Amino acid sequence: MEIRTDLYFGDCKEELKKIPDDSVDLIFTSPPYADQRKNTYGGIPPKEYVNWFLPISEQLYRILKPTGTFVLNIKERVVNGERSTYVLELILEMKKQGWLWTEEYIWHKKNSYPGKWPNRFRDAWERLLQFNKQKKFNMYQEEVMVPMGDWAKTRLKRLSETDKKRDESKVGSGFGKNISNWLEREMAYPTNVIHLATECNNKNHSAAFPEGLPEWFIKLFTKEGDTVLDPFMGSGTTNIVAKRMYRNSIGIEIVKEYFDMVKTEMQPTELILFEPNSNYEKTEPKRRKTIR
Amino acid sequence: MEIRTDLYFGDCKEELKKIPDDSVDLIFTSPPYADQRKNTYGGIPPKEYVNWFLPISEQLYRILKPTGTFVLNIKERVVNGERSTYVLELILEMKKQGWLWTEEYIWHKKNSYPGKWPNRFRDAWERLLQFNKQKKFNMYQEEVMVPMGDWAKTRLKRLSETDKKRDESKVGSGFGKNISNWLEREMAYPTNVIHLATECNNKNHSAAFPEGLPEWFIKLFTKEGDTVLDPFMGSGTTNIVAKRMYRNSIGIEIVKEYFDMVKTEMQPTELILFEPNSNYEKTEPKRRKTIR
DNA sequence: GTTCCGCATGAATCGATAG
DNA sequence: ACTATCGATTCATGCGGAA
Repeated sequence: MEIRTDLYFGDCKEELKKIPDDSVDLIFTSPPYADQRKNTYGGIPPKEYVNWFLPISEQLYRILKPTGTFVLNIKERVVNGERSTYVLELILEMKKQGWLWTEEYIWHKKNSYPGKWPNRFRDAWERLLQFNKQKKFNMYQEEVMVPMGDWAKTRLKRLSETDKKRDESKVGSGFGKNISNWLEREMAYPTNVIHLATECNNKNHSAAFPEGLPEWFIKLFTKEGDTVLDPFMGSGTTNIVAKRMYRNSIGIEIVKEYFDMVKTEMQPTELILFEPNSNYEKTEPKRRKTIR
Repeated sequence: MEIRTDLYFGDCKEELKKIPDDSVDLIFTSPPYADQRKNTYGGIPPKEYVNWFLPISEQLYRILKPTGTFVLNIKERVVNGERSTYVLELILEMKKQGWLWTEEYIWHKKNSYPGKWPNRFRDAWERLLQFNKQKKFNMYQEEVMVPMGDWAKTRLKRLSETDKKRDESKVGSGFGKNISNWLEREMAYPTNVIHLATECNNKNHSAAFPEGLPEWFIKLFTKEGDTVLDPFMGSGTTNIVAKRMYRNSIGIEIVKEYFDMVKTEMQPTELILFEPNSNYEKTEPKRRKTIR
């Protein structure tokens, strides 16, 4: 199975139009927050945020498969000592576009950004809003199961019971098989609170989220060979993880520096670039360029 | 200093009118969630929830001191496979009443309700919405400082260093004093994510939240002698904790059974009851009844 | 007095069945 | 078609009784 990574350079509002209807299984993205990262994205003022985002979410709705899921990582910033309301308004407006607001996951950032203010504590969580087109969508819950709370204690207890009943289990592979049976029982489904530390990125570009975040949702909402889209690619975390997990992926990035960085980082398999400034712009209508 | 606990029996929408302007330092409450607790409360349909709550929040605004804080514990329920939006709408409407939406704390419930569904995981968090009347309000951050994350490790490391430098510290009280010094240095400010397990109700009445929850916010937003209000008293957790922490408190409860239960549980100091069905209704305009 | 084990119990949600 | 009720699912916690 050949895995493709398609990278588009440009404004996602326009680039998304090139992607066919009902073709993506998971959209996972973290758009530039209002007034943040001005140097790279131009910072959308909180007041204009909803109107800026709605044309994009409209395209995303068109592109997503009916069984697909859209996960939006976002958090409202503080303006004048108050939390902005653009995220609340965005949810209400997206529902008018037809989106179902299925769930809100919490990403608990264990090592949150340091700082001290007289009127608030450090912000240690972000929203992960799950939107769908239908009530029925693909979800592979077994893929993200976690050890139970008192896992070690219970497991040891049960194992000792097993030993009492079955002496033959201690012989070779029988024992191992037994353990795996118990292990299965000692796993539980997770909750809608996700614990992950923000990665201290060792490289020169900082990612908005750790790899574990897209990884969790890619496991949960797609299977191998499916297609993942990140319309605000940034440093490409979503696409890098998707590729590693044998998912096709599409990334769109408006900042040339980021786009080139990801282009360089993505290695073999099939990397497909859509660059408007390519030399072949006039001769090839789709400006396709394949790198192996 | 005499600490008072005032208990009102009746609908808080009406009872709140008896409380004077700018007289409360902290409002901490957890109203009945939409369509929840039908057996005890009426169970407000999601569609009507905002309109049901707004007259109450209007009264709360009047009653709260300008330097005070309103903490609202709430979570939207799932309707038809989708999260309801009444909490989002409520925030937007309360802002029109003049409330500032200062912050949203997350209560992470470690032991969430079990269950398995094809489209979602267990819900393990609730909102704690902080509202204020002014940008400047009372906040006592030092009161809720917590041991640092790797507290044990760091403490041991530092102590051993100390031991190397000071042998005399091992003598009697000097050692203890030393430890307390280190302990102070190992404290850090918390974040806006609060970890607490829901109490399994040990008694015959179940509380909606554990005592640790109001305790944390009472520490953070009030000092001794201040006044705390819970307009949906329920089993009286907020008031019981307030009293224990030497805060005056007001509780309002519409369910007679709960009201009587709290009345019985609250022991000495000054407990003041406002019961419309009292025998003294006609002779005493304020129907005041004091129990010592 | 401990520690350990068994058990009931939740601010839940879905799907099926019944009126 | 729309609402109301009920059973099934599931797991951290604290209680009580036992060793």
